[in-house]
Amino acid sequence: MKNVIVVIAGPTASGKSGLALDVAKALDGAVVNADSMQVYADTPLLSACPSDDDKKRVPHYLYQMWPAAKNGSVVDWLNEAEKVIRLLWFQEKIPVVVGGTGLYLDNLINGTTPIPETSSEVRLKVAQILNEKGVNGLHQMLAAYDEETAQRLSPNDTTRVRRAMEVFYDTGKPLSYWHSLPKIKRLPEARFFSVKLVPSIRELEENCSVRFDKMINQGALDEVKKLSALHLNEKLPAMCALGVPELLRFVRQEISLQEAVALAKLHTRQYAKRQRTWFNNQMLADILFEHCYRGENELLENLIEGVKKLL
RNA sequence: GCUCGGGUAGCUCAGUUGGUAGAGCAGAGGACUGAAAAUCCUCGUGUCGGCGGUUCAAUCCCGUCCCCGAGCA
Repeated sequence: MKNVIVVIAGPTASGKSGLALDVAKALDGAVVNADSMQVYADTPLLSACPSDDDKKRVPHYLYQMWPAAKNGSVVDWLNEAEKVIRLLWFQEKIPVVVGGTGLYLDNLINGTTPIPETSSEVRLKVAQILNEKGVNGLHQMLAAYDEETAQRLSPNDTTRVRRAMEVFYDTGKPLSYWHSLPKIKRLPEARFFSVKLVPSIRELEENCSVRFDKMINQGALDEVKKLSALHLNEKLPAMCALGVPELLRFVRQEISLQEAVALAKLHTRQYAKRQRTWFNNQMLADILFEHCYRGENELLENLIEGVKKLL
């Protein structure tokens, strides 16, 4: 529908799923997930996926699409997102992309650096070096091949140092070279209208706490027990979903349920804060709303009006 | 009541053979290019339990009192 995409960004427990639902209903659209945890099938409760009821009211895409055993990435998500959005455009429905994973939204809107996919051999090799020499050792090696990136990164930043090294081994060119290339947009014709919800940390904290208690009452423990029975690598993204490691510790009788809940709430709050920082500073939006969405008509109307101008 | 441990940052604790103290966690802010609910960076003055004493100087030694824990009665 004239290549319009609505984007709703915000920290966890800010009410963005509810807003997406309302917007999609009002505009005859469909909700598309941009959350790095809700893509996994095995933790719908703990990752706060929309309810079956919500899914009946409006079409929802890219929720619970991968097994917990998969190690998904931004690009994997982009591949799926591109397909769904094109399909929705074809069906003359407006995609309402909603999520808390700033990186995913950023790649969708601003594009991705065209780095070839790294081979599993290379990833294994780098993992081995990491094991033997530690992050600092790996960082030292990186400095020899890609000084610019090594300078930029902390020698303790495991995720990024590893990635930079993988790219160098695989492509023979430093990551800084790839970053100097123009980004490629999946949907160059897209016209975005975006909202970001950035409530105060106090407001979010309260919501996180209430929501986690609800998750426990709705069977979060069973969800974690089933996940645990799969005997997956604990570094897999789905195994790191907030609440999973904490409840797992309770299941193994390392801590009490009360402690597990307190820890999960704490970590959720800290995560919400990191998201707030991202959305505040890394993402531009057409509308900024500084509270949690609880069905405010004004926000909804502004959003719909803004989108309609693009149609 | 007696004996032994402890009382140091919001919490858990290090430490100073006497020159007024520092880690982890929490908290605040920030970064963020293929694991992002990940990963990382910066930020530490607190009557060192109270009061006395010794000393040029005490959080540290001595006395005494208060509080917590364990044991003995």
